[in-house]
Amino acid sequence: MLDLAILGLLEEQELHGYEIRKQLREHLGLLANVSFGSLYPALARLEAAGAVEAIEASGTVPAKSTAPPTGSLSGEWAVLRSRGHSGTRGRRSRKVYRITDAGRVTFTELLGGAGRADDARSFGLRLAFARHLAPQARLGLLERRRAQLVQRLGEVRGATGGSALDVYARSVVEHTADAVADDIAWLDRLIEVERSAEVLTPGVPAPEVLTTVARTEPTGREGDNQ
Amino acid sequence: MLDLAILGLLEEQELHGYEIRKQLREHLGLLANVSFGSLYPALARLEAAGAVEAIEASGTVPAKSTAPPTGSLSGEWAVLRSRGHSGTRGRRSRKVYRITDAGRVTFTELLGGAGRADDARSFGLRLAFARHLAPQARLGLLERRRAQLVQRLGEVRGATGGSALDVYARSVVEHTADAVADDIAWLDRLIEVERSAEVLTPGVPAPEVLTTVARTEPTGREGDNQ
DNA sequence: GTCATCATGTAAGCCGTTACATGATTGC
DNA sequence: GCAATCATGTAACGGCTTACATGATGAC
Repeated sequence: MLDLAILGLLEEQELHGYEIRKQLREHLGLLANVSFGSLYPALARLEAAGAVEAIEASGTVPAKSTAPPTGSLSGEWAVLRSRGHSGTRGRRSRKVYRITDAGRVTFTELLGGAGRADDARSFGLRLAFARHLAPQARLGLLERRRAQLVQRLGEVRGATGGSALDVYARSVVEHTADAVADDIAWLDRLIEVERSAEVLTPGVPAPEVLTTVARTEPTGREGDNQ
Repeated sequence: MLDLAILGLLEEQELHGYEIRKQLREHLGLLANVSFGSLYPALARLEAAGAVEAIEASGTVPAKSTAPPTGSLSGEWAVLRSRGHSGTRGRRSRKVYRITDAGRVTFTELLGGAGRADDARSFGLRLAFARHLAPQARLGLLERRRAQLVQRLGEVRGATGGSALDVYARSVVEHTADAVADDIAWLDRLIEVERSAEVLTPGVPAPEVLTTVARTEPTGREGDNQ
């Protein structure tokens, strides 16, 4: 779940740990406010697994370093780099990470459903990065989630009716159920948008695949796009 | 958080582990579906701490046991006990637990806010058992939660505006924010009810309450019954 | 020269899960 | 007798948090 967030960010820009946390917090807020205590070990793990690589330890390096290996910096990072009073130093021991090809594969797997987790956070994260998913995989993600919630809602509503809860317990349970219902309605809207978008743009992949294979096959996809 | 749920249930009826899980699942559903792997250790821990005591290991005991020590069983449990084909045996090695005075103290502390947790589940559980709280403590619980959510919502809304997220990420963030806003609105309703109830009943229960509160209040009564 | 912020990391612990082991009772 | 359910427990592990340790850099 953390890996997904990290890889998702690194898919867009090269970053160091501190910045990753910052961006996750301010962009995704409640969805992913992670602590350093889990972030740094996660980065180390990902590096060991070959999913990311440290490209710049811009530390002891003096002013004009020997041909900066990363010329292709996305805007934000470039700003950050030049943010100091003068562009002299790299600020110190940052370890800047870049995602690898292997990492992109991992990312796509996590996004598609490799991770077991079926909780709200996990789904939220996946959806947040859903633009990296093929249209039909995206639809599958939404539909699976919807089915889950519908099932849960059924269980909750069923149980609630029979039992004699007091005001407070009842209120909590009902409000929880309402929230789930809202989630489902939201998903319905998203699904509808996806469907109409799919109809309107059969363009990029083969149209035949979309109609037949797509629905139930999360990994049924060729060539990892990025 | 688990302790709270367990003690809350035991506050009302004497139960064994298996039943506790069952009731938590079917009454509180999403709020507290706990696994045996955490439930049994928790019971053992609570017993060691003196918060609960095992009152009946109704196992090897033959048919008519020596004056059942628990005459005051709430309906449901009594049904369960006689549910077998005949009332002959106690079904075997159940360890039936009863809450102790010390346990009630612990329970009230947990309910009031002793546990650090500020997450939704924890709050939901507390509120579910809020009838055991004094009116002003209940109000405090609601208001604290409300303040928390308001703050969070502020952070999220603030962050969202500035950044350039794609459709999916934006949708997730906005929906999350909406959900929080819904939570706040819900809390507002609850708070209002609490306030008016408090005004109308400075003493114990007043008939006037019935006109405003009654509809949603089956157990509108003071003093911890069990 | 000291304080806030940036930056990386380690260690301990919390709170829960799944999986495993065990066994009694009941229904068929 | 066999499977399903009831019932209790243990072990291993997962994922995250807090707290701690360290240190550079820039602002004033």
